[in-house]
Order: sequence, then C-alpha cells, then structure tokens
Amino acid sequence: MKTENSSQFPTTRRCPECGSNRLIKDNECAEIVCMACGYVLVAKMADQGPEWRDFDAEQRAKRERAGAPATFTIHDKGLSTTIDRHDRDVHGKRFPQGQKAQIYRLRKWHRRIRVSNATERNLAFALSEISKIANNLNLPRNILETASVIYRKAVKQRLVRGRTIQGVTAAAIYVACRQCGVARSLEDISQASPISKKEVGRSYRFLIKKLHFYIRPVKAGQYINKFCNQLTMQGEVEDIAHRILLVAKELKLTSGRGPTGMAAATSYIASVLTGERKTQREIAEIAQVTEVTIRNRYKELVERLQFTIYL
DNA sequence: AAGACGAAAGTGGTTGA
DNA sequence: TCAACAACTTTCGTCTT
Repeated sequence: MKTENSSQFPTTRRCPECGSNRLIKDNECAEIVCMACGYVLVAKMADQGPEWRDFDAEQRAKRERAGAPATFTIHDKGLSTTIDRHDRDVHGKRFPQGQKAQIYRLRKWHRRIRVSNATERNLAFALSEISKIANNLNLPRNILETASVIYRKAVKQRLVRGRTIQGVTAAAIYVACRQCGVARSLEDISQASPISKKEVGRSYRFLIKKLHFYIRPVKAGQYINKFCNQLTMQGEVEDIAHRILLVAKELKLTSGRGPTGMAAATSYIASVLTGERKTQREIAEIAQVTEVTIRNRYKELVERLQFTIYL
C-alpha cells in the first residue's frame, strides 16, 4: 500500500469490510482506503480540513485571529464585510428612525457593489461552477483552491474572452488535478460538467499554452493506485504492480505507451500472480482502455519479464 | 458460458516536411 | 496544411477453462 503522501486517518470509523480501523487517507488519489484489506471507504473524498496548517500554538493563534481562512474559491476571496440586518450600532443600541433609512440604503448599495462589474460577475459564476464540478468529483479542497487560482489567472489575462466560462472552469479543474498529481481523466471531468471531453481538452491545451504551465505527464504508477483502489484489491497487488512497472521501465517497455494501458496491464498481472484474479474486462472498464490494449501490454511484459520476475 | 486470445480494419493525435 | 506514423479501439471469430 502506498504510504508517501498518505496519512493515518484520525477517526473512530472502521472498515465495513474487515472491521479494521487502519484507515489511511490517500491525498494523491483522494480516497480513504483500509490498510488491512484495501477496501475503499470513500472513493474521491472531499478534504474537509482548513487549507492552512499550524505547527505550533503561536502560529495557530496568528492564523485563527483572522477568522475564516482566506479562500480563492469565493470571488472576493471570502473577505467581504456585510452590513447585518439588525438595526443596532456596535453598542447594541437601536438606530434612530432617520438613520435606519440611511443604513437600509447603504446595505442595498453595498450588496450591489459587491458583485459589480463584469469581471466580478464572471468570477462569481465561474467559481461556483468550479465548486460544483469539484463536488461532483468529490475532489479535495486543495484542488478546488488550485483550480480557482488558475481561473483567476485566466481571467486576469483575458483568456476567457471568446470561450465559455464553463469550458475554462472545467479545464482549470483538470489542470489543477494534473498539477497536484491526482489522477482524473478528461473523461472524468467532462462527465462531472456539461462540457464535452473534446472541449475540455481544447480549453486545457489553450490554458497551459497561454499561462506557460509545464504539466508533467501522468505517471502509470498514479493510475495503478487509482485502479487497485477502485477494484478493491489488496495492498499487496498494488505493491507488486508497482514493482512490475519498475522493471518494465528499466526494460524500456513503457516509452511511447499510454500510462493507463500500462497501469491496467501491470495491475492485471499482479492480480493474477497474487491469485486475486480480476478479469481483463473488469480492469479495462475501470482503466478506460480496451481488453486488447491490456493484452498487448501484458504480452510484451510477459515475454520480456519471464526471467526477471522474482516475486 | 465466460474469459482469453489475436487478426484486421478503423480512429484520433502527433510529428515533420 | 498535409501525409506518414504509432498507439489505440472496435469488431469478430476462435480457442481454453
């Protein structure tokens, strides 16, 4: 089972499958997984903690002082002041009649000004869209924040002009996933939004080009984590799949091959080797590749690995 | 009957002229 | 812009368990 970037999940919850309380939160895959049997309690969870961390009491005091953490997911970064509805001053005294009307007018204009110009309206709409998609995919908070920052950059550089806000928001989410190493495909994103896969891809390429982002290709290893979890396979299977992948890399069998196909094939071999057999179809469905691709990778691997496998 | 295998033709993306 | 190309998909018949 993966350990780096994973943390013991501090909870009294137990695995419904085996009853173990050894649950880990895998931030990379955004999942809560049982260490004992590999059961996925929450596939694609939402991170509910604050996005800042404190390392000592002093830091905590400093940060808590400011109230809610500043967030990029609300168009004014959540820092807006509102004039409340109770017609009382700071001392709790009621306003005199004349002042009441004045306060009412102030409140009205304040509300109007908050979402005033076109850019602000655009942001307000887009950021709610981002939240919607992230919620649909149950993505952790940091992805939401990252996507929001990316969208703000896009707006700032006037990149949204001429394309749909929803298209750009979907692309921003995808960029955020890639940047944070969370394996989510264009397909996943397009299913969680009203945008087609093609359009998300187009906006994505446009964004990384204009914003000069460098996105590392998704590693097959990230997909192994995802697939093994979704197939609820033992940690051991995942571990063996990783080892097979490592050998495959050394033998230069991975270059030019799709990472999903590679991950699917290694997961398949690992499942066969451990006796926890999954069918090619099952894996193909999760990995969104065809059985034929799994077979092709599998064939190449077995041909070259038969003398190197020492599992 | 389900799963695995593989051939053949088709598709979409990348690369280089 | 276009052709060549490799990877991948779809389809379908056959073999194996």
